[in-house]
Amino acid sequence: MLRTRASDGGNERYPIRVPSSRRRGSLAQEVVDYLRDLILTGTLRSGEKVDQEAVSVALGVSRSPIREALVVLSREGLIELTPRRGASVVRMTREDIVDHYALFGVVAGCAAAQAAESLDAERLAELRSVHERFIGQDVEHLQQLNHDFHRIINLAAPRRTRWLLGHLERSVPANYFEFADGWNQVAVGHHLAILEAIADGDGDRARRAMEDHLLESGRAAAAELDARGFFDADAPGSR
Amino acid sequence: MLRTRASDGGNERYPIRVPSSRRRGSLAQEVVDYLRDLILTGTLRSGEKVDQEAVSVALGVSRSPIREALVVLSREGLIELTPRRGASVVRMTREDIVDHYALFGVVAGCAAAQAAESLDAERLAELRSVHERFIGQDVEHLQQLNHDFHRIINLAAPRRTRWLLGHLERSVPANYFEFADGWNQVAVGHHLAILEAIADGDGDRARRAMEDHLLESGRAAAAELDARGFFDADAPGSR
DNA sequence: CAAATGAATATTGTATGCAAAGTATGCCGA
DNA sequence: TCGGCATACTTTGCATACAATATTCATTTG
Repeated sequence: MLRTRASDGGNERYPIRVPSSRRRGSLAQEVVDYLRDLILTGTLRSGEKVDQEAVSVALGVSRSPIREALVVLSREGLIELTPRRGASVVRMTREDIVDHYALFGVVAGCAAAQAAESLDAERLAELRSVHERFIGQDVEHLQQLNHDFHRIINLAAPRRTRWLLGHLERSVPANYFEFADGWNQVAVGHHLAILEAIADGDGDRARRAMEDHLLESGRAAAAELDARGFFDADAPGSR
Repeated sequence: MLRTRASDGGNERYPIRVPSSRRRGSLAQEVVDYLRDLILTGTLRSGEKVDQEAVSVALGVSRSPIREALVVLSREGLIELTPRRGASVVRMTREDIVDHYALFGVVAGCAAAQAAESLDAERLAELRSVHERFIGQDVEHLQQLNHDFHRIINLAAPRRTRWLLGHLERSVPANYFEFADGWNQVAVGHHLAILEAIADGDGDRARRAMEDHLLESGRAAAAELDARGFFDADAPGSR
């Protein structure tokens, strides 16, 4: 989906992307996905400036959809928008990551607590099924299964909670690297604890299990990002 | 600040606003504030369509900043943006309001817990001072004081938490009506409980007190909005 | 008479143009 | 050599223009 122009002088900061033949939503939405990828994978470094014109050239679209995309990303907390000075990638620290996951945890904990109280047998079976398929999968499938696992739980939460969880899920370099290393082993254990608490109808335990799970996930993600040099070594100025 | 064109045929759906002489930020930001007001006060009804051209005429600006404003509001959960169909005010239910405040509560609870553990004497005195000035104030000042009270607590929280609290604070018809009726009496009691828990350095109690406070606030806000007919009587279709 | 079809209209999404604010460059004086 | 200042260039923000999709409304047809 992303065709990186390997090296043509290094002047181009942004990988070229061929426009997807069937346009799903709006152009702006595609730009959001494109830029989010660049940020979350670390292609665009922390604090780096985002040049509207350059992105517009790289994607072959005008600046209008790009400006709208930047607004979206700024609201997700990935981009900082300063009135007449433009956009730059937010400087995210280890503390931010850990903090973000902790928040994710308390909100997802609410969902888990409600799931424990209201999940019907069918959904519970689904949850079990997803959980059991977890063992011995490759990373890509793990991400999907992980997503499914949490989605089933979140469905038990009221609308506004689901909305917030959706936001929290997207705005952090999370899923990209969460399952590196042997994290899936640990995650499976966490998931089991959550699953059992829900099955027992024990809301408080489910909440705590979920909070712990995401707190730990946060630490793991922070460590992984650190190892990959995601956090800026304070060298790169904004330009 | 808002000059409503009293009645000139009723064709105008959007109050005219005279452009503030000194422009603070961007035009888009002003449009955000303008539209948010209209939504949160109920001038724009739940589910109602938002016409870009009409807003652009009412404010005397082009559609570019208006589109960006709509993106912001959609991210705040106040506006629903459908790709080729435009924007409409989100249909907010009582459950959404209560849910939103509950979430607000657990996040603010985290901040309160951290405040209990890390607030220095100076800040604590400030908090006390704000609390004591609460009694016998008119509604406008109450809102300011309430805001100050929570802001001092939130300052103890890490960056990402503060960021999320800022978002949660703005995206609900909250502060507008929270202090109607005799709610301030109740709120003062809640604040006292929070304050004492923080002063005692009891994080868990502070968290619970804050959660309770906002849960109750949510109920009160929902009731008040209900009384004002904020929730659509299901009559008005989106167009 | 209702449903369906098509043209006319309205509204959105994207591109382009232009003025103002910001940034970099080079010159001059200390 | 370094700092201040004027100038040229760049980039942003907003306005306008145009193209594509959605919506409306009149007309037709079963």
